[in-house]
Amino acid sequence: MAKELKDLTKRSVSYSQWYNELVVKADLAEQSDVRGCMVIKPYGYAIWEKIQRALDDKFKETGVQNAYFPLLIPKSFLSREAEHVEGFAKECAVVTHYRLKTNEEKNGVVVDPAAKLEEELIIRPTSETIIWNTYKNWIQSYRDLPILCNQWCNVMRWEMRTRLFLRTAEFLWQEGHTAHATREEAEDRAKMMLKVYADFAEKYMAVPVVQGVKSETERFAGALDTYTIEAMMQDGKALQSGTSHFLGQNFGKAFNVQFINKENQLEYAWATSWGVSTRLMGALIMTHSDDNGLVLPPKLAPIQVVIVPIHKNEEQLKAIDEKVDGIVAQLRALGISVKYDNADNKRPGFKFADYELKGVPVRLVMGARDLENNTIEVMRRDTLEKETRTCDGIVEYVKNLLDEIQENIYLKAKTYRDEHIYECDNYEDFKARVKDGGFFLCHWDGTAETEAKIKEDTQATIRCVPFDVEQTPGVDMVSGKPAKYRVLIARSY
RNA sequence: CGGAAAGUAGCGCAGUUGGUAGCGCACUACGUUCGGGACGUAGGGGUCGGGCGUUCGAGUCGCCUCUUUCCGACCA
Repeated sequence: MAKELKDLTKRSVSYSQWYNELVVKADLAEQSDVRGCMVIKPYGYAIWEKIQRALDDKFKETGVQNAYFPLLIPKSFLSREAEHVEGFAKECAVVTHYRLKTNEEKNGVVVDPAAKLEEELIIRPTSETIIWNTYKNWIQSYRDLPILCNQWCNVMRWEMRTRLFLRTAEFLWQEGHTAHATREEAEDRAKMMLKVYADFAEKYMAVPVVQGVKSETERFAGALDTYTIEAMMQDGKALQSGTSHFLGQNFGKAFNVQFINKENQLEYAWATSWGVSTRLMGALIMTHSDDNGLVLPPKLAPIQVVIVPIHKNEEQLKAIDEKVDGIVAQLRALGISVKYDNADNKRPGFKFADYELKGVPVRLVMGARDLENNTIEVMRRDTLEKETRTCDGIVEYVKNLLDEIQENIYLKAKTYRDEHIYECDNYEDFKARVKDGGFFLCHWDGTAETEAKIKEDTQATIRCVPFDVEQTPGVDMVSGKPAKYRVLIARSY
């Protein structure tokens, strides 16, 4: 393994190849033998668990409860909502039989034709349909509302092209599905959850995001409004990192979910759905990593501090162990996750490189020299700076350093992003520059025609109508027609 | 689904006109090492992606098929 890792410094091929290599070498995940699927390895999963826990806490603060709905959805459910089926039909895996039998040669198995299902089942690409089919039984009165459910699960979308974490056929995610008595309440919920996502991205993942609303063509299939957070990767491309949908009464009508409102009238329930997936892992990796490997934000790093001893013999190691054990205990008492790697089968240099590759935020090194001087070497992963400090007060220093790293990588990513957001009013200028990446704020006349033309000419798409931009009317750079506001345009993953 | 490339040891690869399947890393044992990816010696590990064909003989030639990667279209 040793020398291969330096290949990471070669970005000659493409950013996505570099990314792919990094994911594999940092031991996060690998391509499965099963088409388009991914194996998430223990280290990668540990990060995902941190993401899950933090998000789950946020959801619960807003009154959301976890539940679980079936993996298999009767095919007919999908066709109840016209736009929804349009959006997902092309990428569904279908279960047609429920039994295998041994083949005639007795050396393998074949599908038993006698076990054909009356109605085929699809493997969920998303669960709106089966959940709303269930909600129908739960909702009779406005007193039953709101229903605020979330599920953590896997879904499957038979994508043409896959990429580790960013787009795999099977992926892990959470999907929240809420039912409300009024339009306002549902709209508020959709916006509230977007805020939760944005907050999580910035405070935990240290990934700055642009919040906004999708154009009609980019909207979720079956939604009236799709809110999104868009992050910028280091190659200037956009990554849609989370979405929250206001679904109106579309699913209420499709699944006949009616309730008696306060005025004693029958009304269809209002819906939202919102989700983030293991794609967040991709965002995390592509936002912060450098040529030495991952850079993890301390709040999501499975190991926040690693301690490496340097010794020449057993005796020295024993003495270092004793000293380090005290530091480990103090760090743990502060809630910091520490790994003391005194394994004798790897040399220190190997460990240094390996933990850098895995993005451990802080590394402490103690050798015989340090032991004598009551010092310890501190290295921070974000800047790779090393310093030797006295052991006195080292625990508090490290705790503060973790906070500083969290802040610093966020600011670094934000600075990078802000430097690559451009206002642009000239289409020729836009076409020349957009292929090099970056977010472009441009006036848009609101028509699908100009949107399509931009996509055809440049492969860039309207990512969203951003919320936090001061909007002034202007002229659409493509059509020359009046435009009410600017939209965010970029090439995306 | 279009265009390109590739599938040989855990990983990265070589394998000439068809003739005993190899190298580096990793792995195992022992020894020397240990402040930025150590070294020596000795080992173990293969249905050459799968199928069919041509041939005395196929990793190598032909056809089919599966999978992966990259570039497009589609999407979280």
